[in-house]
Amino acid sequence: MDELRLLHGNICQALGDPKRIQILYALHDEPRHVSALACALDMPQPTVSRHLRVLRQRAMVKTERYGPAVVYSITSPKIIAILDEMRNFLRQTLERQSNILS
Amino acid sequence: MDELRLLHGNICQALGDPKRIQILYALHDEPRHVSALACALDMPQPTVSRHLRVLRQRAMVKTERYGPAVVYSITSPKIIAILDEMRNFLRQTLERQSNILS
DNA sequence: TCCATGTATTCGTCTATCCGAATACATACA
DNA sequence: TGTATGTATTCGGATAGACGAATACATGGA
Repeated sequence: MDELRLLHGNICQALGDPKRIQILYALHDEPRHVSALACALDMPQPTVSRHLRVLRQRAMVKTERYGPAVVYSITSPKIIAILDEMRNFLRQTLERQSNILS
Repeated sequence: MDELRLLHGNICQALGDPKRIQILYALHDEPRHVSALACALDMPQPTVSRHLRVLRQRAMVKTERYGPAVVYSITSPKIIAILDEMRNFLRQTLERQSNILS
């Protein structure tokens, strides 16, 4: 199996969790530190931290430390553009058939 | 949790398996029936069939029957465009840092 | 109807992922 | 150095996903 394909799949897999998508959109809206994210998205702090680690390992988000707080932000808006295109693809699909996944 | 976001994650998750990415690219190259896919990609036929089911449930591939054989094809080239953009994103990332995921 | 071809599903098992709870770690400041 | 604040990790259990092997199902023709 080609390594590039493995990484390719890894990127997609990281996007496979709805919470991580939610986090990416929230960070695109504006960079935040972990607790602020946890509060805004109504998730426990460790959960947010774990998801952020996954995104960071794939270089989708980057960090900057301000004292004890760590501010996360989107590495590149391109990932959001890709997510938006997926959403459009999904919408088109739903228009054609409303029984997707059911 | 928003249902659209769940579906959004579901689409991404379906792309999260390298073999499914491989299958999508192969079908984009040209439509094939299951056995031809299995042979070309060197996977057992049940494995290919299972992955195709996942892609079909998400409307990424469609089928047409010719006798006992079932020919699968890409529903829309858009999904390939999205995969290509991901690949580009991945390449850019690898240029910046070569230790991704390590 | 029986058989050949091709496809889909089931079963059992293994692995990966996710979560809550608890806790360890890091930083800044008194 | 001790404490407060904020972040990351570990642990155990539950759940989902993927695989090989075997088998069931579907179609068309003899």
